[in-house]
Amino acid sequence: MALSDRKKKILCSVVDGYIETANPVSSKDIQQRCLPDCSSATIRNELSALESMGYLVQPHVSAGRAPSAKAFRLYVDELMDNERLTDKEIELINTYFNHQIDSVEDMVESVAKVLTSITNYTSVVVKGHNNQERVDQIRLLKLADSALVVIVTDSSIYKDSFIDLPKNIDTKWVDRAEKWLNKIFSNHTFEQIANQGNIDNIISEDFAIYRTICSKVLAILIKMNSNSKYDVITEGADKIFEHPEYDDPQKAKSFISTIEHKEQLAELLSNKDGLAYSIKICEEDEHIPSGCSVVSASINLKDKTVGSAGVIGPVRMNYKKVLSVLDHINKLLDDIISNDSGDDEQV
Amino acid sequence: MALSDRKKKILCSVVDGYIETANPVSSKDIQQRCLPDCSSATIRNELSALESMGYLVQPHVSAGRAPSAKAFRLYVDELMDNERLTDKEIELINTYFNHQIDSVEDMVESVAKVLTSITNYTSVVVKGHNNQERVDQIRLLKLADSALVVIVTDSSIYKDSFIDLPKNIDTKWVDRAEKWLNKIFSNHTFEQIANQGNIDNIISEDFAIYRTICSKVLAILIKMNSNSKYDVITEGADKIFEHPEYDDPQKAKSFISTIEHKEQLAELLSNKDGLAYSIKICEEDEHIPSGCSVVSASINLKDKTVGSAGVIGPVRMNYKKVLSVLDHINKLLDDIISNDSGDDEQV
DNA sequence: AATTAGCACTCTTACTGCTCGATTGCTAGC
DNA sequence: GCTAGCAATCGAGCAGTAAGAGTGCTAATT
Repeated sequence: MALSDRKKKILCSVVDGYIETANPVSSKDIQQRCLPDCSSATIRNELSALESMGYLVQPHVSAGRAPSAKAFRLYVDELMDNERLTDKEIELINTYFNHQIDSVEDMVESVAKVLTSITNYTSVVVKGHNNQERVDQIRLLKLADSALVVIVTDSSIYKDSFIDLPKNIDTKWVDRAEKWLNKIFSNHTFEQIANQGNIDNIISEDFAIYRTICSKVLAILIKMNSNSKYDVITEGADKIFEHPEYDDPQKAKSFISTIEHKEQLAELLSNKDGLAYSIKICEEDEHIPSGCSVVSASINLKDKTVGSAGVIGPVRMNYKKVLSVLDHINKLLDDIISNDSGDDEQV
Repeated sequence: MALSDRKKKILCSVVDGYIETANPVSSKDIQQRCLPDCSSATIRNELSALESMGYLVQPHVSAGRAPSAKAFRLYVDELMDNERLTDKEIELINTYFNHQIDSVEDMVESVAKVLTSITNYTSVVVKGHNNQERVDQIRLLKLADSALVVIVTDSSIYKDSFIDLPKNIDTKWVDRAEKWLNKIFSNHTFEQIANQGNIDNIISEDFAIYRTICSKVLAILIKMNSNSKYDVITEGADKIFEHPEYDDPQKAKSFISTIEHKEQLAELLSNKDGLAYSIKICEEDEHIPSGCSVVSASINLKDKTVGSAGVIGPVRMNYKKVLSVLDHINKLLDDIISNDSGDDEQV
């Protein structure tokens, strides 16, 4: 059943008011806020209707109305208007990107910091691992009896894996092994490599001496395809205490636990339908995070998605503001990348 | 003024009782706990004396006594006896180290997890960076127009820095540069290199073509000498809510803020006088973390200090238990390292 | 001189009852 | 369909009370 324009206006006003004050909104508040030509009694009738439709809840009989999760959902999908950032805010955001950004880590950290400082919510940034990432080259750096494996992809560089080498091997051998690795793995996506599965499907009998090293690298690549755990960072966990819904230690604990579980957090930030933005509103009784909302956007560098960034906080979140900030950051990153292209290829 | 044996016994009992129950301890409690042959009135007299000496505080007139920071200090330094871990606890600790540990990161993570799970406090692990670390070799891995700089030291491997290379340089040039870098920097400690300061002191005019690359690497090494920020991990931040002193949202916020500031946290864990263990007890009114205690131990692999690990929590902390756990973990790491020496040289 | 029993005193906590203010739902009339 | 007016409901805050915990002090005892 579609809502009348007046109902929409009232509902929107309840949500805005509730976001602003954290208190249930009364019929009188709404009258003053957006409907001075209606009496409070009329508004009360509308509120009562909205409540029975499931959009509003009343903590007790002599309190105003608070929006339900359903109302927030409608609000973010249809009712909410845009908010422009103030000049001051834009300036503050810019200062965070003024310094030389010389790695993805740097960028990720700046995004996390600016998000939390402007929005006043805990920020979360998930680095990368779109499984469509394509291996560009694989390099081996020999060190004593082991080698550092460096995997260069079309959007990133991974350099956290070591493998053992056979004893008393010389540099030439390593160079040849490197060649083979590139022959086998270059120009394939992580997903393709992982799905290929067994090493026997990949390397023929002839090259048996490189078989061991290839299978070790394959194991690393397969792990990369599934792993995202170590690429989640959060910033501003303490911001949660600024919001009265987390005055209750139980709630606060549950929130802090949620952001400690990085894998689940990455899951929450993920955006499977490929939209630019994702807004998740979780009701109290759902399984993972009790009464949180998560607003996130994918982060793009040169038209490639390298991760996502967002905030996690109370359902009573200032969605407008958060979306504006995410939008601005994405535009800013675009500018930074296109302005000094070339020598930051490692990003 | 030295305390009589009975005063010590009473003080110890107050601390133990307070650690156990989180409530002020009464004269009657102490009588039952450790002095059944004294009357509660006698104990009251002693308590009164201990209070005027600054060891005890009384929240209000009809409450028992709680230990002051001074009392905790004396307790950990002199009064406390040892606690043996239960078989169950030892078994639980062992399970955390059962799997293959194939990097320092892995080890650090396991230590953090086991610490928080056994002690029920938030754990903190700081990786490395003892400034006496000695550069073993420096490697350059050429990638397009930049190179990954890998620094191998006597206790670790660093591989998170990139430098730009001059355009259209070939591999030979990079190899020669690498040789020069090793000639200049190998066998020096981070501290020595950082103190040498200017590049002019290090490289003579003759090798001016490698001057730029050397000074870039020098900048990285200097940064390493000062930087410890990214090597701090925490686990179990939510544990703080298990302790009643953090029921107050203000306190909880302050705690969460403290563990968000990784640099300061590293500072707190640091152990400058070179002792195996360090116990810091911070009074409410001190500057950094309000009302926290930090218990930490240095982590040694093959007689080299590679970092420190500990817990942070309320001043009313179970110091005995924490120390036992730290001790056990250190012994366990010793065993692990000496059992499979050799092929984990990258650790 | 140290210890103890006894008692008065103080302070916290929990509960109760009360009032005031906010807000609603309902009804009757416009 | 809208509105004015009114009774009803509930929470927040405050004062008062009673119970309980634990102390400090004093005088008597060892």
